[in-house]
Amino acid sequence: MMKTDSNGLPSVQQLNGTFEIANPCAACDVRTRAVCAALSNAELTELSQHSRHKDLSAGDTVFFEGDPAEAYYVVMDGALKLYKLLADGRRQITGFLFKGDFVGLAFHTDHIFTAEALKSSKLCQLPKQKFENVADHAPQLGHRLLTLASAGIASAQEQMLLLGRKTAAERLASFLLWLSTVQGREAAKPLDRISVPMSRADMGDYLGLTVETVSRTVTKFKTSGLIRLCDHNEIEICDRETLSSIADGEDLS
Amino acid sequence: MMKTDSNGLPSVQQLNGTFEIANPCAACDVRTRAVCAALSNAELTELSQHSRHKDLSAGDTVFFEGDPAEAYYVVMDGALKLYKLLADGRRQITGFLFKGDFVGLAFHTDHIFTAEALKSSKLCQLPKQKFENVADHAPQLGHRLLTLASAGIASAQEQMLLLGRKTAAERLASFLLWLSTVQGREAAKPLDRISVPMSRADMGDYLGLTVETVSRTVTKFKTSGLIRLCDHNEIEICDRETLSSIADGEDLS
DNA sequence: CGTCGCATTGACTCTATTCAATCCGGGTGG
DNA sequence: CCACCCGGATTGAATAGAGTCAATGCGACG
Repeated sequence: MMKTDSNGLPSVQQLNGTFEIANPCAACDVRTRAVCAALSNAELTELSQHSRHKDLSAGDTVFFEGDPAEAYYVVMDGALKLYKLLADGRRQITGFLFKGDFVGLAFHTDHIFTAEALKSSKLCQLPKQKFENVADHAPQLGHRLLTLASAGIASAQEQMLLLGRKTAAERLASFLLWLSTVQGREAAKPLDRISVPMSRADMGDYLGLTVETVSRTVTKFKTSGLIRLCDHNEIEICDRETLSSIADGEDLS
Repeated sequence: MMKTDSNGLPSVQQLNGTFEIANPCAACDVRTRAVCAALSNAELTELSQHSRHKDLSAGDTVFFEGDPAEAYYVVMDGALKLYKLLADGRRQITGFLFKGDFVGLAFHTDHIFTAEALKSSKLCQLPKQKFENVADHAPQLGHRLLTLASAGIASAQEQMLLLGRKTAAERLASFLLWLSTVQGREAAKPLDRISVPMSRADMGDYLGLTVETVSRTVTKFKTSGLIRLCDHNEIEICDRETLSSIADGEDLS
């Protein structure tokens, strides 16, 4: 019954001592960090039979605010923005999602935000009902979802502090450091050179500022030597210390 | 083994056909609406053996941001505010809790906000470990917690929209309507006369405004006939329609 | 009756917004 | 290859909405 990979690489199908033939999840890039990490191979197989991968281009919408919620998603690659709109078009981005992130907390029947790709991305779509069936029989998963939700609330509260009480400079500094942390997840340490897949307008709508204010503040940071703008929408953090004290509202200069 | 009430009232200990001697939860005022609603009587008995009631006066602190988290709480009566501080004292209130609300999402080891009583209140304190033990064996409870967390994220996103994109008038209108909804929970319909247990400063720190701006905006609403200030920190909503359209950013007058 | 804390009101300031004019880089088509 | 275009980014000047500072009002309480 042994099956060897034709290319000689250790077969991902041999994980866990059992053969998981035709289980696409076993080879999944974000398997260990996504919600799925909480699932046994059997549950994963069960779920994977209903999962579908979706490829998105920059600007593609996954679902709109108000749409009936029909699925959960795991971001396999790329980046998304989540946002809410007011009647007159004012927009608030409530979060950015990256590789490994989960979309599915915070809605029951209808979506309460729009989800849109910032760049070409790949999602794993899990039908609502199927996922909930699995979740109901996998306490591990329930536990993990609760942990994720808990972290979500914590970061939402941090964002409230930012939006309600921080200055433009403090907001931008907080944002850059957050991006650095997020992008350093895989390396398990903050990155000094971060890629910024969102536009200035997106940053503004996330930070409760206008494009112009974001741009001006970026320029100020650049002039002060705190950051450096590189090609391809990358920013290098040059003075993390000062940036941190600004972000925490300790530095009034 | 029969035990009759000395005062002759129908004994709450006789609920559910079994004798729940010394189960204070059975008589609990918020039993049906709090997290506890998800627990069976047996689980409730188990948990209640470790629960402790705490009486608070206005201004009393339940725990501080940064303190190690040692317990979960259910608000049995009264009202709390949750807030975060910046180094220089700027404050953001991230939520108000009322009768039936649960404190315990959004922290794992340390508290990420301070919890303080707005007026004299009564809490039910559930030791962290005990509660989690029960939760681990009661999928119903896990499910309920997830629902609560989900609702928490949803309202946090709504608050981000408010803080990031709404004007002072829109914020206040949203707040008043929210208070109306919350206080109408028991009656299952929004109340027109609401009690406002928090100070103008608290409202400001919740809405990302200063005391003065809150006060001015309240006056403006009063002058426009949208609300009426009554005695004892009560406010009457006179024109819910207009207030709603302002809250949703539809009305620019 | 006086005091204390909170709320209100007024006058002025300032931060971020608005409106408007470039600037810049990448892609397209001649 | 280069001129042109287009969307996003930057910069400037003027404005407005909320903040700050300060005085006064008001009600509860001792």
